[in-house]
Amino acid sequence: MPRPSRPLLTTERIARVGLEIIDAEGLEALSMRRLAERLDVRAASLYNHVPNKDDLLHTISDEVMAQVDVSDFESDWPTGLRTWARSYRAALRAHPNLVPFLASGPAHRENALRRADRVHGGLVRAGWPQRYATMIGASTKYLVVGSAMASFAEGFPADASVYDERFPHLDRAHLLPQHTEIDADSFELALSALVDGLREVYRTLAAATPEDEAAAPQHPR
Amino acid sequence: MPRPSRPLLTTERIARVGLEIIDAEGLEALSMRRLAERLDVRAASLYNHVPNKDDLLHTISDEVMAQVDVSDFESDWPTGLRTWARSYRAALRAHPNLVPFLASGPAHRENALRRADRVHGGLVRAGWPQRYATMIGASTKYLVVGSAMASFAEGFPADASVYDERFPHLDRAHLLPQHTEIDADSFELALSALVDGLREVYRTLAAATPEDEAAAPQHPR
DNA sequence: ACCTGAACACCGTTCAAGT
DNA sequence: ACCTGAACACCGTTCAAGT
Repeated sequence: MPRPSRPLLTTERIARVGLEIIDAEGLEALSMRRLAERLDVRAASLYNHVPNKDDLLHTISDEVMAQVDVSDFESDWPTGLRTWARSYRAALRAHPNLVPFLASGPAHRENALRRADRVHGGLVRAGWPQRYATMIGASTKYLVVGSAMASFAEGFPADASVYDERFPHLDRAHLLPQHTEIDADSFELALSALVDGLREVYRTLAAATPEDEAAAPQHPR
Repeated sequence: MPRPSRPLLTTERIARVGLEIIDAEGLEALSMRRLAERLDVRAASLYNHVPNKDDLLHTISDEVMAQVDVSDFESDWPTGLRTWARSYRAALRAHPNLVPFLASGPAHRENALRRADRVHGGLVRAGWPQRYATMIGASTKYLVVGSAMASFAEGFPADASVYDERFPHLDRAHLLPQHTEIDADSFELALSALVDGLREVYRTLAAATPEDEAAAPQHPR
């Protein structure tokens, strides 16, 4: 077969169709062979544009994570944290089938490090000690990843007869799979509680060691 | 080959060796063929004791999750919640390679429903309205699953040169992979903040509608 | 009842051969 | 430079055949 004047494939097109398969049929449905078929090409051809399947998944993830907003730390840290957390969760929820990969894959890529740097910088500029900035970034990530990964509502069978007398407190649990807004509400509840709890910590730190630049917030607002 | 007087295999032994492989070599390293080899048997033999690989993973998960303590709601709900959250996280951290499956698999099994029922019952008995009990269970699960799934410390490259001038706020991030206690500390910080935040919600609910049994805590302590 | 070989329909990845 | 057929070393699962 002659080489076409313009290549049949590009990394972008491979990544785009790959994400389409994941969104439509699930993470396990993405195979190099199936992806090639969708692109009217043989599996081996993909390796001219992508080093391997794992790298392709990282490329797809990079695209999805580009929607995360880490830029809102200018006014105050609770606002920056909330904007980050909500846009992060929205990005994951937009592609739920990709979440297991997104959550487990370490964030070694340039863009991931840039986002981490922005969040950390935003918190430190707001007066948080380095160590707290790290822990707050981690805590927030846990909440986001957990809420995207472990849909609480979908975890329960929709068949009412499953529960009967054996699980008296779950007598309405069969309704949960229809009420997926319970996941969004739970996330907001947890995020509010986390931010409120952190505000308290912030006040305590500022009051305890007002002069010690290494251990306390430097510019409390 | 003659049928032995006692079967070579049992579901328990298959599950135990399966978990050993996962712990030692990772979730992707567990294949029915590799598992069979370890058990000195052919892959097809496993299907006399286990319906398929997915069911086997659920059996293994059930075993691991049996370590979760949902019994500590007798004195007060914050204690019950903390005991649940900590034992849940400990169970996941004991088998980190299994976490992606544990987190994604819906909790349809008998024991999982029993645990959910206990947590929900503990919260409702403490005076939380049904809807809040659900959201608190969900929020706590997010935190636990997120912290077990997305190790913050391990997410950063250990090579200091990666960061240099490009990520000024991450100048000490290369030290994180050695400091995995940052994940435990971050989890405790988030758990404290969550419980404190919820205490506040509890007080607000009790004060707002002291007579309304449907919408407010019934036995505030 | 339980183990087996062989088969089926898949995988990811490599590589010499084509144009 | 880029696509391909063929191959290698794997998968999960089924099933008739053995004892």
